[in-house]
Amino acid sequence: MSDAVVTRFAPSPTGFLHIGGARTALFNWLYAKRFGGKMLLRIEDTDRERSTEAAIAAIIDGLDWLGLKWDGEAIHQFSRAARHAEVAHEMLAAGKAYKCFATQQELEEMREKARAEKRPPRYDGRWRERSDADIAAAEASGLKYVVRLKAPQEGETVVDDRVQGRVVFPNKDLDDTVLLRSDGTPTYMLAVVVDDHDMSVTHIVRGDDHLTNAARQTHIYEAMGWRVPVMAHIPLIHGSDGAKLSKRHGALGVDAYRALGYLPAALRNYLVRLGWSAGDKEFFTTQEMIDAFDLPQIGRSPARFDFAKLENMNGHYMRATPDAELLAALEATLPYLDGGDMLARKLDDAMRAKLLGAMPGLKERAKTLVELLDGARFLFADRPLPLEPKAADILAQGRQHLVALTPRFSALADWTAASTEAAVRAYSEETGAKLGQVAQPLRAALTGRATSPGIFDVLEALGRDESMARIADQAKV
RNA sequence: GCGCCCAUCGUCUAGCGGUCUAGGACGUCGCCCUUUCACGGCGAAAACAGGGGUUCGAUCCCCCUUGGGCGCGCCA
Repeated sequence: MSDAVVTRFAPSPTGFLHIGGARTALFNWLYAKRFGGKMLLRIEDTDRERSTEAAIAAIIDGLDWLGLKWDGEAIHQFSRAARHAEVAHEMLAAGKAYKCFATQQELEEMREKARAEKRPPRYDGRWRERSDADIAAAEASGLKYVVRLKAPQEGETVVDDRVQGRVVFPNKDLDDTVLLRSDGTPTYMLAVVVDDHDMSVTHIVRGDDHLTNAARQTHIYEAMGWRVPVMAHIPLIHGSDGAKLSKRHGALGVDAYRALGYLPAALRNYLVRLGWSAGDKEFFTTQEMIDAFDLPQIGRSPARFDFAKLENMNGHYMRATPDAELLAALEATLPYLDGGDMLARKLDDAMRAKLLGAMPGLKERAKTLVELLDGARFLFADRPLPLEPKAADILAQGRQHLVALTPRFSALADWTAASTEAAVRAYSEETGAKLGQVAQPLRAALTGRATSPGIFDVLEALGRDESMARIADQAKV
């Protein structure tokens, strides 16, 4: 048995892969990479009512998009139900667990009573020490039972957590966890422990909403005589208002972040810096992340999700991405972008060449792929161009420059940013018009907008024929 | 209600008893660059929640208060 690090990401497929889950996956992945170990994927689908195939697909798609590849085959927890039950029966036989015939109604009453007496709602252990005869009688009368863990009632349970520190829970506050439901299926609490053990998981990194569970699970480990894995409960991500991330904070699933035009590398970088740090360093390549990542640098306080910072970071990544690569990323993301189909339809090699040529000017002005697509719109828009109100105003003021420029452009031997710039500068010097007074009407005519990349780059990217035609469209009115 | 966790600029954070007139990043506000918008450069405002200890000395250690969060299912 080696000491190789084994982590796991264990989402329940009751919805998409949300941003907190993505970060948990990232941390597990980084930790495994850092120590040359493996990250396993386990789909916790023991809740048959709420688990869906669509959710499983969404989670896998999300991990895939984020570039977080797990090792080996994904384990579907439900398929291991027989093994879970086997372990429960082992505990039953060893006297570490017992059959409980309390009905739902009894449990409800217990909770009601506790609430009325301002005590913690807890199972009272009424079947914990019953005689064999009692139990046999109950079973014979056809009553359904669950299997409960006979948890220690005195003393305390310590979770030695790598993030939270040494956390102590009084055992009197932890009741006898249900291991097997009355239909014989395993509960999450049992399944997790059995699976983590069977999968040789060495490090459990998960949200700190599981911290109390860690204590209950410790009891199961102890009952089975199994070694407890290293625990690391990371703080949850909160919304901008400090409350738990939810629908009203906007985008949720990682697929939504893709549709918003974020690059996976940027999202990873943003996520790793939420609750984890390495000095003042903000930007990490994947390799740098792996090399620097470890549990002690994870903070204990919850972090708020800040779109502004994500956006800024994404802008950095876009600018740092080589043009061809960024074009490929845009193309791959088109199916998910609003209005992306419009470009997708026109994307032939000629259009790719135009986009590539304009990319340096485009990517500097875009913080997301959505903005990149929007900024590139003028390249594939059909003539006559629709005009923004501001562009229309500009044209109303400076249409005569378009007319005057036309013969000069026609006379150009070659059509480049440099040649068109020379022509425009010569014109502006000769007529005394400020460069801006000439450039803005040109921009309006060529792009339909008041803002765009540098106008001479636009001229070159559009090419002579398209440029002249667009100028003519606006010059004649 | 009970248990547990957390607490540095608006946000993410550095800090691990003296180096702190508390550093970086995002955001905000100025200025510069400039054909627009960006990018970039320069600069500014902006924080140790409060109260007690411990110590020669606390942002850093302890306690309390306050404020947040999480958990308390035959859900995961």
